[in-house]
Amino acid sequence: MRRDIFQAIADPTRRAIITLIALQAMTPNAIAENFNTTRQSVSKHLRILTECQLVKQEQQGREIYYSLQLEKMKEIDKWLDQFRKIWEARFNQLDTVLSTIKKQKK
Amino acid sequence: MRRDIFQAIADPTRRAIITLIALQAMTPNAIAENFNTTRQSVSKHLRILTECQLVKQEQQGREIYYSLQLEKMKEIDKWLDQFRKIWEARFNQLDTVLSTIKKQKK
DNA sequence: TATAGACGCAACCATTCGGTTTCCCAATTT
DNA sequence: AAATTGGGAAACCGAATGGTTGCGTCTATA
Repeated sequence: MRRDIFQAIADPTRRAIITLIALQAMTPNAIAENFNTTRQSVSKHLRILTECQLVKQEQQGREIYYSLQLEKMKEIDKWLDQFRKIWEARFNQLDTVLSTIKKQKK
Repeated sequence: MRRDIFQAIADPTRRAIITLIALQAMTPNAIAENFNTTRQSVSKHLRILTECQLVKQEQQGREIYYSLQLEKMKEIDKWLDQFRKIWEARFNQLDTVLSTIKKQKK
């Protein structure tokens, strides 16, 4: 059972849940009300998100509040970094090319 | 058949392929040699990556070279932006807290 | 022109996934 | 204490996924 962030954010419902609880903790029922799906379905998604530490839970009486572990999101950012470096390098190359053309015009 | 970037990068083999062809275009056979998988399997992954425009192909004789469409990767970056904003805001809040503590110490 | 190599595509198969249903537990309410 | 409510866990099901095998096509080479 591979359970990593990339697989976690692959599902559109899970991405929506993440966005929803990014700012404030919410209960499974409250989350489910925002989509047309059942609590059980949301609960399953939350389990997957919890398993890869993208989400943390906090019991409050009989309610369980779920919130986003923002730190974990940085892992995606970190993975993107290798490509960011490439596209920045390309951009600089383009910049060089452009300034060369500029010089030639002069 | 949902076919978006997030679903595309969910598979670890596909992420590896992306990294592999980020810098230089490669043929399916060459890509397959880098993992212990078959050409057909790689071919299928490449099809998925092509379908969501993460990869482009270029025929050269009887070989087809695949390369990464870096631009498309920015969509992930763009999606991450909403969370980046939040964690930066939190960081600034922390900053405020810290400076308040500092002042109190004085 | 015949043969070999590089590929894509379709069919098939085992596994996984997302969702629903059902059941059970614990905390509130009455 | 009994009924209600929030929520997790397991069983089940249809759909999707990843991989393999086999076949057809096109290009290059002998």
